[in-house]
Amino acid sequence: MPDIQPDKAAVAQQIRHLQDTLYVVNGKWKLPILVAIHQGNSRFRDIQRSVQGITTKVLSTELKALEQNKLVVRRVYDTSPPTVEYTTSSYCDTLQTMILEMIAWGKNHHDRIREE
Amino acid sequence: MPDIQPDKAAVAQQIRHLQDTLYVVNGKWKLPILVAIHQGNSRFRDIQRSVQGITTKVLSTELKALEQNKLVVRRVYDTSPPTVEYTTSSYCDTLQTMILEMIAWGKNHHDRIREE
DNA sequence: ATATCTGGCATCCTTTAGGTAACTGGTATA
DNA sequence: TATACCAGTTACCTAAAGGATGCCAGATAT
Repeated sequence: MPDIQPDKAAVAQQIRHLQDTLYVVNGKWKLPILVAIHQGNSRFRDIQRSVQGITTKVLSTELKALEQNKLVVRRVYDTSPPTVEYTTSSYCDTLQTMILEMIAWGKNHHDRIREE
Repeated sequence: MPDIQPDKAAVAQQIRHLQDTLYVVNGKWKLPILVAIHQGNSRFRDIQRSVQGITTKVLSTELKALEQNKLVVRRVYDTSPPTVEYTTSSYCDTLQTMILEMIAWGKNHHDRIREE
C-alpha cells in the first residue's frame, strides 16, 4: 500500500503554478491595463481612457506594480512638461496566448449569458 | 478627419471581454479549486487538502459562487451521514485551454524568478 | 470510551482592493 | 485672464476578501 501518490503531487504542483500566475496578474485591472498599453496606448491618460472606469489613483498604483513585475516599462522624457511613456516589455509578450484565451472565453461567456 | 476610430472601439471591446472573464474567475481561489476538482477531488475535505492554505469558510463560499456560475455541480447523496460530491460541469471544460495557459506561464515565471 | 473523520456554519477580526475627492506644478490654448 | 491638459499624489473611506477559532451531528476507527 504505497503512501506516495504521484498524481496528487503533480496536481498540487499545477495548482502552485496557477497560484504563481495569479499572484502576478490578479485583480480587476492589471490585465486590462496590459492590453490597453499593448494596443498602443502609451500615455497615462490614454490608458485611463481605454480602461473604462479606472481612476488615476488605481491606475497609478497598478502601473507601479506592473513595472515592478517587469511587465511594463516606464520612460520619462526630458521635455517640459516631462513626457511619460508606458510600453509593455518583451516579457509581457509571453502572456499573449493566455490573455487571448481569456478574451475568447469572456466573449463566449457573454454570448451564453445573453442567451438565457 | 474621422471622429470614429475603429481600432479603439475594437480594443475597448476586447478589454470588456477580458473583464467579463475576470468577473467570473477573479480571486485567489476559484481557479485553483476548479483544477483540484477537475483532477478528481470530489469531496470537500479532499479539495481543501489539495488547495494549500484555504480555510473551510473560504472554500465553502467559493464553491457556492462556482456553483452559481455553473462551473461546479454539487450532488448530495442520501447516505448517512450524507455524502457530498463536487464535480466540474461540462461548461467548466471550456476554461481548460485558458487554465492550461495560466499554469504554463506560472511555471515559466517561477523558473525565471528563481534564476535571478 | 475516546479520538477522528465528514461537510460544513457562525462569529469575529484583519487585510487588501478599490473608490472619492481634492490638489499640485508646469504648459498650452482660447 | 481663465480654462484645460498632463501625470500624477495625498488623505480618507467603504466594501469585499480572506483568516482564526469554535462548534455541530452522525459515523467509523482504536
